[in-house]
Amino acid sequence: MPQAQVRDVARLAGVSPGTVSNALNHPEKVSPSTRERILSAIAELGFVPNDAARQLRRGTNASIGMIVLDIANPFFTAVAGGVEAKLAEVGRPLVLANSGQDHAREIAYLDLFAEQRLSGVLVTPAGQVLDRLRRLRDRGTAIVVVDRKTGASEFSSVSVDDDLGGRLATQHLLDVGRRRIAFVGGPASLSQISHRIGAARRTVEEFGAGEIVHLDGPTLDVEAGRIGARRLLELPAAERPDAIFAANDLIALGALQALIMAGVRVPDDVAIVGYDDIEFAAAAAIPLTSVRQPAVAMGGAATTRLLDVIADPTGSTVEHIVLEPELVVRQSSSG
Amino acid sequence: MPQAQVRDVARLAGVSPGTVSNALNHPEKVSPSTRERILSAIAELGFVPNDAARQLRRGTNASIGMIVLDIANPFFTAVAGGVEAKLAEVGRPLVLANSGQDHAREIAYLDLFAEQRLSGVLVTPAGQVLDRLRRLRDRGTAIVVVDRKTGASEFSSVSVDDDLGGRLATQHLLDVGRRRIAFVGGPASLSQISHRIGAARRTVEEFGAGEIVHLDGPTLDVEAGRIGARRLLELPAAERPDAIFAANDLIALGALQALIMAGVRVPDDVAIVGYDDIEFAAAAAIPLTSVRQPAVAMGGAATTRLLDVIADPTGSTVEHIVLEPELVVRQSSSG
DNA sequence: CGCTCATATTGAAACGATTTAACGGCGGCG
DNA sequence: CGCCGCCGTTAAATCGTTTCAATATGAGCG
Repeated sequence: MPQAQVRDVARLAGVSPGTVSNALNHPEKVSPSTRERILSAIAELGFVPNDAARQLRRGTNASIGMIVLDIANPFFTAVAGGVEAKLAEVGRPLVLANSGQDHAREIAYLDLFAEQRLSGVLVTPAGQVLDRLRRLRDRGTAIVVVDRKTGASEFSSVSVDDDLGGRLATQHLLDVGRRRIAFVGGPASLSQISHRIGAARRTVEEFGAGEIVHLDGPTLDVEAGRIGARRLLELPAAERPDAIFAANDLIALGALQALIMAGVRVPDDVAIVGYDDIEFAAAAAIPLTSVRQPAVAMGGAATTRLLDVIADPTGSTVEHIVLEPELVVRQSSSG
Repeated sequence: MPQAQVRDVARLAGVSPGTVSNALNHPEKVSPSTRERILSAIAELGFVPNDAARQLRRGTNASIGMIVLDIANPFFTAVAGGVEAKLAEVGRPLVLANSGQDHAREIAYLDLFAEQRLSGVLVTPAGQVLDRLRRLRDRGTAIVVVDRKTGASEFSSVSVDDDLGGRLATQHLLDVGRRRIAFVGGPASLSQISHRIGAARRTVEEFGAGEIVHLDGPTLDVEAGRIGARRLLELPAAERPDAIFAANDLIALGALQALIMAGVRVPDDVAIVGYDDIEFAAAAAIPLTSVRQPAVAMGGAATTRLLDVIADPTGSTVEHIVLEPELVVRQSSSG
């Protein structure tokens, strides 16, 4: 079956290819009657414009790309939901990619996006990608960093105040009488993690009592939480923490599961505070205290910012939007 | 900043554009020394090939598209994970789109994929899209339906036996002495739903006792579960079901939450069985009995099938792969 | 009735890569 | 020593759409 193209549509409608293109892209330049005729020719032939040809000629791609750290984490799907909703308003498609915290895959997707000449990219970097981001930007792709402030701060970003979040969680644990707090989750090379830990350490210091132990790990999923909890259980009772501050809710849920299985009472023996407040935190075996991040709002704000950058490419306006997290206290820490 | 193109690379390396292209796409046709020279020219200029031009000339797009029903549902992200892993092996990029069970968005994405001439599409249809799928296939895009058998069965599919799943769940509830079973979740127009309900009805019939009540709803998320549970609580005590068979785990978790909040004892007053066995089912307030679907395996199988169809376009081989679900009994139904 | 001006349409160039047929140089073989 | 064939390279054609300058058409005005 031959694929119909503009030329065929033009012939059937008795006009030139240029007019067909105009009918589709600049309807006001075409008289209603010819437009009508062209549209029915298109329907009859089942013509579908070739996006590659259009893009090549136009020089731009309307799509927006997004690279998330972990598609299995409800927090990121919530962010993506916020992005998608905003993009739907302006009729731009979203291309979603999952780096899985793997630097190589992140690089591969960034390179793909570069080849595709996307008009904008939202990214939560997993590794060192400043050079690629610069190259992308230099080629005309708008970039907004999500859930992180880049070191060089040369790109606009939307993030949630990780220092505040770390402080809220730690202060709360101190308030309910905990003194040995294990921070579970990593890697510390992720700036979110280092900020949350840093804030936790500072809070303990200011408080004048207590300590933070970091149980690092390579990933941020449920399994990492189970592993972290087991490592914690191996410690001699005297050294065992009386609280866990988890890097995110997946880890908190995994740790919770492992602790319960081991007969540890939560929150009596070990209190737990998670991070993100995903939908499942409230429904956990022991409802999880968590630092709520405005995920959907973050996605929306990042998208708005990105569209602004696209609209005004000259704009050297770099903007860092920082949203505020909020502590939601539930049973896992209120003992 | 001017974007370097093959012509520039060619000039710098002292060869013709054709040779640059060969160096990139058919390295064996180019002598090692020139290839070396070309690669360093590419690096020096920061040349990034324009995918649109390449595609236009080649006539195909290596990317695979996937449309999921609900990106916020861990079940679908697990499926997507399986797909991504398989695609990574063959170096094809995945374009992930979320229909959100919205027919209009589903259509929009299918149209976009058609314009992009993707080589393959994995789709879990939300609405009536047979005509679009046919058009896509006729234009040379391979199609595999995921988590569903299409009515016309003209497309290959990978699904999980919903009849068996419905039977397993219902039989289990009957076995633990329940007789009034509420099926919560909809819409019934989704074939998964109708199969699971149908099997439930048949199981009750064969058993010779009990009944199924369907509490329909437009979506399959946590909120729908809460709403379903509330509707159930409004029934006079005599009519109130003693078990819930939820269309998926999100609904089960929402219902569980609402029931607990209302002081209903689970499983004593109302037993609950979910569907999917997502990662969070086991970590719920009352660990959830659920019909486990092999999500990752389904994604992998669908991808393998899709790649086969792409490799053999003439192949009129339509194949329907049906995987088996498995009941995982936990506390929410073992009373 | 002729001229101007706006509007609708046309034809051809252009986007940037890949491909293909043709070509030149070189070594091997007779 | 000359011809053949092979290898690496080149020049030009090509993919399918959009754009742009040029043209045709028709209306309005003096």
